[in-house]
Amino acid sequence: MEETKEKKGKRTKEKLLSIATRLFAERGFSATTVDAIVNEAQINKRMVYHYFGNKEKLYQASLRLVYGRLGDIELELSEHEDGLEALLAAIIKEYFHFLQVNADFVKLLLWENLNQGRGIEGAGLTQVKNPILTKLNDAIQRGIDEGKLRPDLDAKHLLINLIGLCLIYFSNRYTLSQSLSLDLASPRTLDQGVNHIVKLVQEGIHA
Amino acid sequence: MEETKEKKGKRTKEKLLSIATRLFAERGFSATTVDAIVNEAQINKRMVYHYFGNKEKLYQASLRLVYGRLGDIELELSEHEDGLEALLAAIIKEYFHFLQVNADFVKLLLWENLNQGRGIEGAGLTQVKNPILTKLNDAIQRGIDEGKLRPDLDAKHLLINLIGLCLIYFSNRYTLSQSLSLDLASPRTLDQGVNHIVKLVQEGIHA
Amino acid sequence: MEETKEKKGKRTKEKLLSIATRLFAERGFSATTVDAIVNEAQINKRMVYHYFGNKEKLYQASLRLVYGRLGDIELELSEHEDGLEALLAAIIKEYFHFLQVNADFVKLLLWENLNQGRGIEGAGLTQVKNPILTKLNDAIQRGIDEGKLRPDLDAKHLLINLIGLCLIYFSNRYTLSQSLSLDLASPRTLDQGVNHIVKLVQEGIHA
Amino acid sequence: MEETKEKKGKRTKEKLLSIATRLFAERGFSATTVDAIVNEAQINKRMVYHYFGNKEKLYQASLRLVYGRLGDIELELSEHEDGLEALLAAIIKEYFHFLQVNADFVKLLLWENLNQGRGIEGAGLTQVKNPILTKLNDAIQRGIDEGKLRPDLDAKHLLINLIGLCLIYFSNRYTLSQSLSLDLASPRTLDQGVNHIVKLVQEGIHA
DNA sequence: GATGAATGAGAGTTCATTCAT
DNA sequence: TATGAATGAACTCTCATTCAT
Repeated sequence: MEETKEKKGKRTKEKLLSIATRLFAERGFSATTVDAIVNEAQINKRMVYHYFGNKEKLYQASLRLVYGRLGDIELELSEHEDGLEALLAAIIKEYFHFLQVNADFVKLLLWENLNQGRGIEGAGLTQVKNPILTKLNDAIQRGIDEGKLRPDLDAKHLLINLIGLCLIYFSNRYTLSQSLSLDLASPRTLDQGVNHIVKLVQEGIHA
Repeated sequence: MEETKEKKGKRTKEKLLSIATRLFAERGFSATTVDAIVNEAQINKRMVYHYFGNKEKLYQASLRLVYGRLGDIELELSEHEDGLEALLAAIIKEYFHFLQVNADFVKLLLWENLNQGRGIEGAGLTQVKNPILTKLNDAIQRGIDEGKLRPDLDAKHLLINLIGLCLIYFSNRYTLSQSLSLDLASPRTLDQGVNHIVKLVQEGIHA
Repeated sequence: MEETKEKKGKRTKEKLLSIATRLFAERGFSATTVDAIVNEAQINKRMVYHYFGNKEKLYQASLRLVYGRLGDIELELSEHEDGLEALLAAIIKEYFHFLQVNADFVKLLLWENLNQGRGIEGAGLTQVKNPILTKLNDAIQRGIDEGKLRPDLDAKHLLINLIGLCLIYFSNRYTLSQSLSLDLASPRTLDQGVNHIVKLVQEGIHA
Repeated sequence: MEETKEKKGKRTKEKLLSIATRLFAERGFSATTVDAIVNEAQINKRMVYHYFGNKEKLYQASLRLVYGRLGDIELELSEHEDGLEALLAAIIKEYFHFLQVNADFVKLLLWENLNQGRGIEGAGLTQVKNPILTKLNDAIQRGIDEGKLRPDLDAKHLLINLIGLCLIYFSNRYTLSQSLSLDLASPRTLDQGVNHIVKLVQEGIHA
């Protein structure tokens, strides 16, 4: 029972995309060659142009792929129903875990910022609205109104804080491991890290 | 009175290094061409190899240049004499400000981590011990002993927290500006940011 | 009826190889540039790397090409059925003639020895066993046993003698022509030379 | 007690020449870089041009140096006073030994022939008359007249034979060692070789 | 006599991309 | 859909040589 032509084409395309994503993440856009991608995929070079147009569009497809995964957890978190402390803990834990298992995302994110976000623009990922931000904003406002939280708390900056606290463990793994003599690749260290973050934030927001 | 031969050579070398540093930061290692460097410097291409050996060693020299600047503020901070709260505020403010005015450093740091720290290894920057860490460790220990601080505070993780809280404003400027609709290039936003961080940390560490 | 794609590719590869072989023989490895090869072949430079990998591998392919031709006459000679004198005359005449019409071989052989045989190693030509040597060894042993030959004759050294006697006419054509005032390019001189060799050897081996 | 300026200059020149000679012999003209020479000599590159004009003239000076050594033994041999057999043995042994201890000569000779003798022409070494040839010619003529030698012996071809028989052991050391499984670098093998040659020639010339 | 800086041409090699089938 | 051949521009790097001191 042969595979249909369409299916085979789809498999070819997916294989190219997944390998390209890994290589772009590992080496960055410039250092990744189309040859490296097709050699590893065992697929003819011409297919890159057939399915994706050119190298840059393939890169943009990679960006869309990994960003899509992030969207999933954002959606999930935005449906969270408990109070602020639990929400913060959930955001931190989910996001931290996401970064931990999606090294591709971390690296492409780094690269994009080095690249002044041009790839993301080209990939049409600029319009992503942020459901978590809304959720967080509401929760904070409620907390401030109830006098439970410092009135100078700001949802956007707090979200930046959360992201920064989590991302640094992965974005700067190599340089930090060296300068602090601490193995940031070890799961134990990462566990301590995420707990450290949760406590810092939960304590740090109170009035 | 003409410039001596040695001085002219030194100027040539410095010019190459400063322009290379900027371009490496802007574009990353692979996307920066030796031609681009020498064209901008108006210097013969051969001189890159005369003074630095090859493109990679020139890149390593760039790393050493920007890391040297960081070393200066670290040394300064390590001589700080006040209490922990003041120390933390000083670290945050100094580091935040350093990142703000040293965009080159931020970008090369990002790139190095994308590149698994290989450039830093090659540049002989691995052995940098961290004077701030010692300082912070002592202060935390004292605070815990006096019952003023949470006993589960850890100097290394706290330092990572501080770095993450600051760095994110610059490392992810483009992606965050887009997804939060907040201009992270504006000085006003950055001022709010650093204050938000200081408060979060100062509140967050207490027992 | 158009040429197929594969055939065209094969022609391109063969053209590159034959021109490269000539130029490598004429100028040596270092003095032969890839540009010179592709210009003469009217073929895009990139094809050298497509078909051969790099300049060195192209050189090795050239070595294999000319060595292959030598293998042909060696095989032929190894099937020789007459006595030793006739065998020696045949070896000398065939080898001499081979060198005469394969200037490429002579020059590449010279170059290889200048280069300490590294190219041949890289080309995988080290394992060439020598069918003539076996043949010669047998014939000599028989002659010695029958008391017709000097008992101190050695097949390996004799073969070296034969090769040396022939090769010198081509390997040192220029320097000998000058220092002896004798035109070693002239067919007449070469005819005298090969006869001189045959007689010297046939007389020189007897008991 | 300082060295005089002239002496220092002479030492500089000699050092450049001796190192250049070795490198040209090892690598050939094209593959030897002026940088390699001056680095090894620890002498400023400009001095090559000061003392020798350019790279090519330095190469020619190397040729003159090693050819001069050959001239010495040729002169010596030309004064030989015994009979033909002894003369032939002397030529073979002296020449073989000369090649054995003057690897530079062998290699530069090879290279020159690859290069169609152009370097030798430029070096003004074309006019070297050959005192041995005269000597040999006389001895042969006498032998033929006395009926002791084959009347078809020719001095020039015989000299070529001798040279070929000797040179092959050194010129093709690498390729022969491989194809014959015989270590041509071993002194024992070379001893056997020279004896094999002497016997072959002494037997081979008789009427 | 000696030095380090500087040069421009050109080396080998690799790139993303297109063509022809 | 898929393929191998082909392209030209650009890459990093090296060369022999000269300049200024």
